[in-house]
Amino acid sequence: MPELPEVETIRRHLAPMMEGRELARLRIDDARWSVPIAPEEVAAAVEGRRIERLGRRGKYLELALKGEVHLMLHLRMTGTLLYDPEPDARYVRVAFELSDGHRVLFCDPRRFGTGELALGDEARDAFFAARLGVEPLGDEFTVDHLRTLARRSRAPIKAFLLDQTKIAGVGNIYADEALFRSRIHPLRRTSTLKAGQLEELRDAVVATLEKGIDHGGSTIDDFRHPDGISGSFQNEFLVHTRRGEACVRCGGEIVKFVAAGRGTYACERCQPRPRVRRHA
DNA sequence: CGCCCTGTTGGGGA
DNA sequence: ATCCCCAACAGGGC
Repeated sequence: MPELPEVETIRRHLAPMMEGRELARLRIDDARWSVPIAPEEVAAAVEGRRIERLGRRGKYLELALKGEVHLMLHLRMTGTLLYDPEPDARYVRVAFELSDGHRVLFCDPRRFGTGELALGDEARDAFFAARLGVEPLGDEFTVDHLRTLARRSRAPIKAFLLDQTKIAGVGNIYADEALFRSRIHPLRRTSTLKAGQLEELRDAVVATLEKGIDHGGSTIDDFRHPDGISGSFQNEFLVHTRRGEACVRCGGEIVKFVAAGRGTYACERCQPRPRVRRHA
């Protein structure tokens, strides 16, 4: 279930176990794992290097190695990182063997996860710059910034929130939650939102992501079992996956529809549907 | 048992 | 700029 809060939770948990160690060996069992560069090349570039930092940018994890060698990992839908899991762990795609004898396994049933190499800080910055916009939990995510972005977007607000080149890290679930909190319908045209609504939306995005991180940090205690992370936030969602249930705010019925090509949940009493429909 | 649909993501082509 | 489809697999409904 990796969205930004889950990725951040994983990062916080693994950083103390990985930073300062040497990446003794990298075993890639999935030829498709690293798309632009051959797996052997990736392994050759990282093996034997000290892990200086495990960072995060949007939904990417960044393994910063000595000598400005960077490995950017993306867990996509079903990927996860397990620390010293049981020997029967399934769907192991990549194994990071550390100099202290411990192992971190990248497990991913659907094989959507990716790993990419960047040689030099500049190459890493370029990689992120091409894909990611403002960091939602950083100081730059201001109402002014959001207003500037929103002014020139004719897309539905849900598509806007999911566009990683605008805001980095908001996924399908948190987009629904943030829109519900700010009482904005997912199909509202972004450029028509009022200043006050954008302000509420900004605060809602930050609040939902932070809540997810807080909740993850306090409930996840098993990083050896693939189920250690799943289900933790499920009961905290106010709208997502709650089709047919009563809105916690007004008692109206939560409905499901498609927006931005994704399953979308909303209370159309709290979040009034725009009159003019877009997209056929 | 099998078929069909859905899905936490993002890239590429139309 | 935007939309649709796809990657590969599990799980649920029928």
